[in-house]
Formats: sequence, C-alpha cells, structure tokens
Amino acid sequence: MSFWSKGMCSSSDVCLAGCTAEHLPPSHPDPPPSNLGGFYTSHKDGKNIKGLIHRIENTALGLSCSVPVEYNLSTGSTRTPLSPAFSSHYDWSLNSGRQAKRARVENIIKGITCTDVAPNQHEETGCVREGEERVEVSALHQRHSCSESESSPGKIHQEWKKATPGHLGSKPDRAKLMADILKYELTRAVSRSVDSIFKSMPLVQTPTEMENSETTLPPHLAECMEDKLRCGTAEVLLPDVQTEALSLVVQKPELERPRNFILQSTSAAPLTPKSPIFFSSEPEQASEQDNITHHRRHSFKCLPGGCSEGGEPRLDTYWNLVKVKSKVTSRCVRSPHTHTVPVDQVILESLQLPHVKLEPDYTHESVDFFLNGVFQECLTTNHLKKAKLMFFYTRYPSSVVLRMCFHDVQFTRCITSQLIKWFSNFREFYYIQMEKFARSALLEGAPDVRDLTVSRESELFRSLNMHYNKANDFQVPDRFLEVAEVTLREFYIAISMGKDRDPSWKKTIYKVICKLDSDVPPEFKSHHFG
DNA sequence: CACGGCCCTG
DNA sequence: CAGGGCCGTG
Repeated sequence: MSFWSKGMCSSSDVCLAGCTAEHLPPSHPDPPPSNLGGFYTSHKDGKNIKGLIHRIENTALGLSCSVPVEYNLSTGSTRTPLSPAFSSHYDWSLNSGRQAKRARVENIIKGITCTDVAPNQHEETGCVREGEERVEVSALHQRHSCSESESSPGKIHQEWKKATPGHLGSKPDRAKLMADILKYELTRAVSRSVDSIFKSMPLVQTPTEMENSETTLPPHLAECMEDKLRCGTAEVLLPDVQTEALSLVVQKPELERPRNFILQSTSAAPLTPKSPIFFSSEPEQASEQDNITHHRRHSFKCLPGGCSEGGEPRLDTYWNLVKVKSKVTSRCVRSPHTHTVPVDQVILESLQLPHVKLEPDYTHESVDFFLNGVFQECLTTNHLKKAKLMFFYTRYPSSVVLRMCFHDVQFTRCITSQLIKWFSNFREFYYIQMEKFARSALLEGAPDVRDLTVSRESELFRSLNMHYNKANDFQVPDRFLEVAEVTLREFYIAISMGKDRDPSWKKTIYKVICKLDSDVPPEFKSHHFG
C-alpha cells in the first residue's frame, strides 16, 4: 500500500461521484450508499458465496446500488433475486429475449476472460489469471481494511481475516478460500461485464428493437459514459478529505524559507487547470477525442434533444455528445464544496487498490470495446495522452500496471514495448530537465540544497507540465511535485559532489526515483484510510 | 534467448 | 517520439 491509497475510491464511488443524484430515476428505491466497498457473507461450505455486493446495477444511469446477488461458484452462474425493490425496477421476466442474448454474450466474455489460463487453474468455473492471483491476495488485505471501516463485516470477512498474514489459518484452508474467492471474483466480473452490456440497452426497448438499434446510445448512458471519461479517468469529485500525500522525503519544518532559489518563478501566474477535466477546452479536443468517441459518434444515434437537469431523462430523445460534454463539464466545475482530486481511477486502481482494480469498471472504454466486440489493436494519441498523465503518478510502471491501465488495448509484445518505450522517453525528458535545472542552480550558486524546491510556480514544473500536460487540464498531484523535488535535489547533490564524472552516475538517482514509486510515505504507514 | 532499461540519433 | 544499439538480468 502506498500513497495512492488515500482518496481512493472504488469504481462504484467514482460512478457515484460522477453521476449525482440528479440522475436518480424516480423509481430508485433509495439513494445508494456512499461507502461502497462491498461486504460479503459466505456459506459454510465455502462453495457458494451469497453476498450482498455492490454492483453497478444501471450503467446507463451511472448509478451504483447494492443488489443482492447469489453466486454459485460451482456453476459459475449468478442470479439476481427479485427483491421487490428491484423487480419493480427491472422486470426481468419480460426480457426472455434479453436473457437468451445475455447467455450468448456471457459465453463470449467467458471465452475472453479465460484466454490465458493455466490448465491447472481450471476448476469448476475456474479460470484465474496468474497475474491476478497475486493481486487478489493483496486485495484481501485491502478488503480487510475496508471492512474495518465499514459496518457490515460478514463471515467471509472473518475468513479473510484468517487468510491475511496476521491471521494465518491453515494452508489448505487458505488455499481453498483463495480459490473460492478467485472463482467468485471472476464470476462476478464476468457477470458484471455481461450486465454492463445489457444494462446499457434502453430498458423500454423490446428485444426486436434492441436488435435493430444496438448502436443507439440512450441519453443517460451517453452522459454517464462521458462522466466516466472525465471523472473516471481524469478527476473525481470527492468529499472534502485529505487525499494528497503529504511531504514525502523532505520535511519542511521551516515554514518560511525565503529563498526558493531560481526554481521559483515569482512573476509567473500559478498554473491552475482551466478545468478539472481532461480534454476540456482545447480546440484539438475534437481530434483528440476522436479516438475515443469515434465509434460512438459513428454508430450511436445521438440526436439533438436532452434531458432535464433534475429529472428523468426522456427516453425518446438522445443527447448530442457535445451537449453532454458541456453539461458534464459545467457540473463538475460548479461543485463548490468538493475539491477535485486527481484520480485516474485506472491508474490508481492498478497501482494501489488491487481489489478495486479487479472491479470491472464501466468507463467508456470498457463499454466501448465490449460494444465493439474487440480490443483496440493499436495505441492511439489518446493513449499517449493518458500515458503522459500516468507519468505524474508513476515513473516506472510495471507491465502489469500498464496492462491494467490500458485495459482497452489488446496487449501484444509490440504494444507493451511501445508503452514501455513511451515511459522510457518520458523519463528521459524528466531526467534531462532535472539535470538541467540542477546544474543551473549550481551555477547560480545555490548555497543549500534545501533551497531547491519544486512548486507549481517553478520553471521546472512548468517545463514538465508543458511536456506531459500540455493542455494544462489536469491537476497534477502534489506527490509529483515532491518526487520532482527529490529528483532535483539528488541531481544537485550528485553534481555538486562531482559524481557526474562517473559515466553511470545517474543510475543511482534512477534507483532512488524508482524506489519512490513504490515507497510508502510515512503518513500512510500508520493510518487507515477510507 | 527474451525482456526491460538506458543511451544516442534523427 | 521512434528506432537501433547496447547492456544487465533471469
């Protein structure tokens, strides 16, 4: 666990934050809980996990609600009990055609999910990715922590407690539990994937209509997808809590160090995002966004029209995506009592909250590629932009992290290499800038390394920001500034000590920075978050 | 040998 | 930013 932890939220939270109550349809029984995280109960035999889990029950509306779902781990099937509240909302019995179609899609997705399964990992439902297994183990810890702060620990919580290193149960028990949970998670993921497709279908349509309008995007879905695009992958409005890591390495006991040397640009106006939104107002937006919205623009019938701000969207009208964008933007901007937290959920999930990471997310991307039926086979300019923003969070992403972050991409060796190459290039620029400014500071005669700071007003930051965040529409996390400051000082010290005479002198610095990526700031070692 | 990372060049 | 070379690692 590291500094990403704070301010994290599950995809459900993100959805909640992104789609405010105004999207609630009148029939919705209750406002969804804000502390979504999931709690579980398990049957004694461990085979069936009957849990009250949080599903995004209506992707189209961007709602997140608790729905009781039974999972049969033996068959891998799931079903949603017809509780009064939800049977009134979703009359499944009227959708036999949908169910048939669901079955087909479910098979397809299961096929996708099980592509790289080791033979011995097949067990009952069992297709479990090795990479995810490790992650899932960590997820148990995370869930354990969540459960601590939430009110509904179930039996499985107790089981997980036993499974954590601090509460080691017998090995067979743990292995069995792990296997069950893995199967359960996979089943859930498959189920959700299927659900996301069907929930995105206009509810009022008959199966025949659905067949004929598979590419029609209902207005609320369009909006939610746009919300996801902006708030799910860029920034999320969260309650006013501390979400940024405090100073990592360098404590700043002296509040007023008068000299911030040459890196402080006194005349420059502070760099603040024009809006807390990705791709917000750039003229290039259209072309940049083409990569993402091309498919929708092409195939979704986004007719002019709309839905009222506070009411239920009219199902007979369709949002023009441009309208949706401006609406979403204005809503995000106008929230005065929340501060924006840079949470590229994908990045954060991948880096810090493995249990969240495994939550299927309902960003435009996942919906998009499921609707497309294929993963993207090449990286787009949008991926590049995303990678650059990722760099603010991690300088050395592992291939696992990359896979998680670019989940809409069909990963091949070529893709992986290209992404790695990108980050290599990013680092190259980063370190060049650091060295340049460190040497500059040295030449200027900076007397104390502590006078070297990196703030949002500093020239160094502006240079970096210009490179990775050219549109300046992304709120760079404070953590990045801290890492940059450490990097700068490392360069400064090394150069001042003459270590740069060693041809490989930079490698020491690289290691330091690489370690910072995985280090846990002190304040997160002793505090639970959530 | 594959892979990841750095360096250099264009 | 891509491509190629080089090197270290497993």
